Amino acid sequence: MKEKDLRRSLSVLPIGTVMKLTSLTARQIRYYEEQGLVSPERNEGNRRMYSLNDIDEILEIKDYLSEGMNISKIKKVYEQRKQDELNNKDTHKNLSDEEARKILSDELLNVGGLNYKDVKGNNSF
DNA sequence: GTTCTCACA
DNA sequence: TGTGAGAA
Repeated sequence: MKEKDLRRSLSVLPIGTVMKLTSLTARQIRYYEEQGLVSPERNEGNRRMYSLNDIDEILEIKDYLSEGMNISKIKKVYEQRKQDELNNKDTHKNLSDEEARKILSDELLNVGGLNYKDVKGNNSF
């Protein structure tokens, strides 16, 4: 059903609503946008208008953040996720939601693994 | 009243 | 990230 998909992609929520829905401050929400994590539309008054998809996006970001991830990490994962979606369309055509989530968490672990750094027993100096 | 941008502690 | 100023 594309209609629902379309509706949930309609940006009609002002930042105030997003604040309540996500329990975040306007500052944070705007900051996430600055980092390219969300892409709200702008109305004629230059006001940010978020879609339900954006809410979901922000909610996830918030979740990852509380799991100890940095904005930079999440940023990377999200950018990669978008590219993966493109790849999936080209190769598998369609993927189950379950599989998509697996891939996402896989990427999450991947980026999270970068946290360990590669300084095991060999120092650079 | 709400949101925007920019700047600073 | 928080907060305040000044404008829309």
